[in-house]
Amino acid sequence: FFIFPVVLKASTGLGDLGMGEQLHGLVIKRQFVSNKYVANALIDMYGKCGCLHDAKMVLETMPERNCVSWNSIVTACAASGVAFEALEYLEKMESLGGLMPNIVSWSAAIGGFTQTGYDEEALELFHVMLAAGVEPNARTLATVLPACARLKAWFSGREIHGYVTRHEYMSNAFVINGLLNVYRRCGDMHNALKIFLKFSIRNIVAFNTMIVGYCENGEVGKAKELFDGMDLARICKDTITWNSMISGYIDNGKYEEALNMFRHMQTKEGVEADTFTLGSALNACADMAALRQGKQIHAYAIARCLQTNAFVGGALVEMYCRCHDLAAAQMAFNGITDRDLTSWNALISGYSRCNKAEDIDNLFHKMRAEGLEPNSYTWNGMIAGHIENGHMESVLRLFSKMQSMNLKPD
RNA sequence: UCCAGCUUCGCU
Repeated sequence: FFIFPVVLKASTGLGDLGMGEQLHGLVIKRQFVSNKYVANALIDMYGKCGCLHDAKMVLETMPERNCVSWNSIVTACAASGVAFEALEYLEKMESLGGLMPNIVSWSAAIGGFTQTGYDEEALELFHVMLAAGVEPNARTLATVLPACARLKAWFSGREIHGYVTRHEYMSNAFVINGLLNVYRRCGDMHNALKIFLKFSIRNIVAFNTMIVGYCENGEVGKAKELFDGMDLARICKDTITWNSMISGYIDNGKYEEALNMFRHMQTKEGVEADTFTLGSALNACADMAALRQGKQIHAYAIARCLQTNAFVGGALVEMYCRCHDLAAAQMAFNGITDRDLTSWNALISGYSRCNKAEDIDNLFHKMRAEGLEPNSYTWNGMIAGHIENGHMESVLRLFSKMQSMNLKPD
């Protein structure tokens, strides 16, 4: 009766589907399924465990549904990645259930879109919600802001900024940092700084966002100031902080600084270089054609067993190719455990740049034999290599071959 | 009983 919802919630939290199913059986035996609270908890449990079908079954068989029942099914769809179906249930809630969607319903449906990359749809639905006279809460804002950021929807960000200013109570870290990120993605560091200074969240994520923003804006000096200022603010730098600063230096052509930072990082307690760190550091070596330093990082990668990772491996391949050491590149490639298209692309463009036309055909076929189809990067890499080596006839030949494979040039 | 992608990386 009263304890089933609570116990079901616990099994949901643990992601324990088996336990949830057992409870379902028990609930049926005792005829508690007709209880709204119990049934709603069941919908939620199935939804979160990825059993959308079972969640729907519960919804359909329960004698009467309330707002939470519909919200749970909307959430279930969103969690299963079927955003448009979530939207359908939002509509059915009103048409079939005769209930008006509340803020939870709207937020859940919007979340369905942001989680699957339908950013325009998420933002559009957010505006539909506002037009319907429903006031957003902090969670709603935290859900739409990443979509705004990716879309570089400065105006929507401004709108939410104004809203948050008028309703201070909803300015939690998720919202403020989300807003900060919208401005930084729009390249508007002026407004980003305003928010950063005005709202006193200023946690590690806020610092990291600002550092990235300044680096992208060509203001590495400002980024470094913030980086150094973190100790004073008594914020402990994490791997993301270091990675952001390192790749920021690289993007601004300051390779030496990037590698110094990488070395500095290794002396610090509590932070470990990860695949991002190594990938970035290797890119710096590739751009400088610094084979010696690249090899050092390679050794470090092996010591940490990170050379099998596709990202690090790809960066190694790239680095060796830039240094014209194809044998080493091939070895690094072979060491990648789960190679993907990008690994192949790196190797192919390397062979191409080094004028090894015969090997490319070979690689090309091996790649397809592994079930991977060339994409535009593959072709660009091959073509760019031929151009560098002055084989204009081959370029034209490749170009027509590419078109015969139904790929459009870009 | 229901709603959260806060920030960093790779192949032209």
